[in-house]
Amino acid sequence: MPELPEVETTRLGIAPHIEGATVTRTIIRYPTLRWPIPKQLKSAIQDQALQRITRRGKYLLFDFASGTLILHLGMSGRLRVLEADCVAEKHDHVDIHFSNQRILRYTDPRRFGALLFTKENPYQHPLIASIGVEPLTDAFNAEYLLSNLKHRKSAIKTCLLDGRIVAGVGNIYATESLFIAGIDPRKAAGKIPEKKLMRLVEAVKMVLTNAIKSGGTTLKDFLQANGKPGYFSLELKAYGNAGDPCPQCKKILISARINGRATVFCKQCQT
DNA sequence: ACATTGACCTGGGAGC
DNA sequence: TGCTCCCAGGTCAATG
Repeated sequence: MPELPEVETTRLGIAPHIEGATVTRTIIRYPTLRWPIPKQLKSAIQDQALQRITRRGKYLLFDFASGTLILHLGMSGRLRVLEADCVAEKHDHVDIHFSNQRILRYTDPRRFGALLFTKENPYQHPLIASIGVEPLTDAFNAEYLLSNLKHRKSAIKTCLLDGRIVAGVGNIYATESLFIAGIDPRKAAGKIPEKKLMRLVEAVKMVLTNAIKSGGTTLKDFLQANGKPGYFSLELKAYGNAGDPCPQCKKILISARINGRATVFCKQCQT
């Protein structure tokens, strides 16, 4: 479900309510998400102050003096801050209670998410260490893309979705960025000239920035921590609009599958 | 090193 | 109403 803007929206929504508070109790109702939730998690964070929440790609990092809780929302994960007496429902797998009478609740119907804990530097955790550059930093630029894509034969969209190259870009924002940059998502990544890669870099940064400002994208079930939907859905130009006229040239938008993922693009504007 | 596919899971919608 | 089939915002592991 959530890509970088939804994860960042979640972080911004929950952090003010729980940063600085101390964990009083942890309830784990379902022991396994994508991987088993580590047995030592409860004791590791018990009575510990949550120092801050940061984000790396689609991962959220909860810093405690004892270590770092690493959380991924998978396809259907959601985090909310609720009053301590709020009744848990189906798929509410984890509650972390805090000293300020709030709970952080993790909900995830499909259970593709992950909740892990490390005492080491989280950036050295295998899942985090292999992640590519953050798209909203200067490290993500045309030269970086050029050198990383030079010999790649796979479709540019597949490369944009590859988290080892660039972090946090998922199917919605890859589709949108390629539309805005005017690049055919099927085109071999290694054959795209630097000038177009520059446009792509700018498009990715713009799309992600605007999506964060709008509180992310709600397709069906993503909600901000405050319960509101993400309003970037209203700004989607290509994703989900196959069969409609292209907003630029009015030619009908085409749908295709690239590496098993639904893709929408304009044959006229994207070359 | 790179490319492709299956696997993990539930829920919702389309079509009959 | 209810069944079956297909699809979904992710990404790791296994295979070629």
